[in-house]
Amino acid sequence: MQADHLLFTGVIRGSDDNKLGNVVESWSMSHHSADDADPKPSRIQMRNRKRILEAALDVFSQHGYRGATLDQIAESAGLSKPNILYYFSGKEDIHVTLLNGLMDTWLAPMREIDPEGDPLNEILRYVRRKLEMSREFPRESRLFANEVLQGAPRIGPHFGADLKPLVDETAQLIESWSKQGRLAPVDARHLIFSIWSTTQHYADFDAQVQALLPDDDTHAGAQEFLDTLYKRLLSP
Amino acid sequence: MQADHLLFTGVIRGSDDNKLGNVVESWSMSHHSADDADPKPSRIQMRNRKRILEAALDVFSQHGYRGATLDQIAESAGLSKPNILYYFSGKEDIHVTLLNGLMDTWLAPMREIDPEGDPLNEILRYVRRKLEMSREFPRESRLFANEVLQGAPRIGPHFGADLKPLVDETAQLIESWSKQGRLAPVDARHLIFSIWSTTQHYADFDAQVQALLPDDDTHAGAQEFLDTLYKRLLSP
DNA sequence: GCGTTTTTTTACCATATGGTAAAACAACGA
DNA sequence: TCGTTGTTTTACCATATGGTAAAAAAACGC
Repeated sequence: MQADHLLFTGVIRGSDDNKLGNVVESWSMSHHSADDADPKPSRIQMRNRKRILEAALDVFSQHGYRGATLDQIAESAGLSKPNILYYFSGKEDIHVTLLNGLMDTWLAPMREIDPEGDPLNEILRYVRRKLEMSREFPRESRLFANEVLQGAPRIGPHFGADLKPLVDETAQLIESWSKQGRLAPVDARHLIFSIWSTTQHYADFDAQVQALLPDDDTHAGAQEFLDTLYKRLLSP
Repeated sequence: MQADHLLFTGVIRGSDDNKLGNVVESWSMSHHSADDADPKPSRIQMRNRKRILEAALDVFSQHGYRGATLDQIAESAGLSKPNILYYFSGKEDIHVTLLNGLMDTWLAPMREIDPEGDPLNEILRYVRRKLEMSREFPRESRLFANEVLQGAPRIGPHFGADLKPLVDETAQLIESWSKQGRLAPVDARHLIFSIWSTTQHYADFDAQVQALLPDDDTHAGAQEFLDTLYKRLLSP
């Protein structure tokens, strides 16, 4: 799977059990009475919902929830505002849909940490993937950052449901590695925070990074630095 | 100077050559013709501008620029909206004033790195101070994060003027330390980014951190982790 | 082709919001 | 105390914005 589309990958590719699939499902739910089976969304529904979410990702990630307007989203999607409200029940619905769809994808790299793999190697691979995501999907990163910055009013519930179990599990794995002496001892949760913050920094604070860095080499430099950082921290 | 008041320290404490002092000065500038000398702002002006900026810091840091409303600021400041516009020329003026006042303070810890001190010690002290600032001044951190996330539309100019020279200088210092073998070799600029991101993370992503951490020990744990992180990275 | 359903457009609305004018009021110096 | 200056309130306004109703236009099933 190429890394040039995250949020909308599966749908674009045509698979049917994925983020946008769920998204469309949830739409059906909100427009039909609960008794009839979900009629499969038409080609045109798929296309337009996709367009809207794409446009909304642009706008929300750039201006934040309140800073974004339906008109901007509509314009960017090439649809009229009422038309957008035909597909989504409101501004918040779009935002939540985006956030929900993003969650799984965002956590995927952590899920891919292999308990059977070489500890240091697994962590370094995770760091690299997270950094890659910052480069490839800065909009998603900023959407997320905006939401959490404002106190996670809309995604907060997911923290307990999806994020926490995964983090707990991963932290346990890392700490078991530490105890076995296969990693230098660290607080696994703070380690995870540091990985998130250092990698996402390059997307979320891009304006600052660009202003301070000689340019172009940004990502290569970051990659190398983070590699060194976590090698020195974690080598047993 | 204690670290329990950042942006408004001096004024609250009554000293007169500090951020808010400058803030008030800039106000005078915008309300009088340029030919007469600045009449010193009255007690009441100081007090009300202070209140407004305090309230605005609350509101802007919580909701972002566009998410914040003058009415919220007014309410929080205990003044009427038109009254607020008597002291500031508009919403943007308040925001810019806040950001400008914050800049110096935000950079202070970096300025305090002592070229004569012990390298590792100086960096660790810097990390600790930054982390402390995240704990003590989360609003300021979020205000900043919000601004940079949106592309630094209002603070961008400062990057070239204030931030870049200081970062360049500090990076040079760190790299000279590296070359002298007093620090393990690192890319100084990425090191700085990592310090910023890991420390500010605890303020900016507090909603997430709180959801994932067993609680209370948050800061002690962070402190210890970051200490370890940078010791292992930088010990020669 | 034709009736039915889905999609899109046109024309609105209510509210929120940044901002202003000018009157009322308070403080202050003479 | 009076006039002047500085401060606050009252009453507004223009625009932006999220959202709706209902007609018009496509699409679709047969």
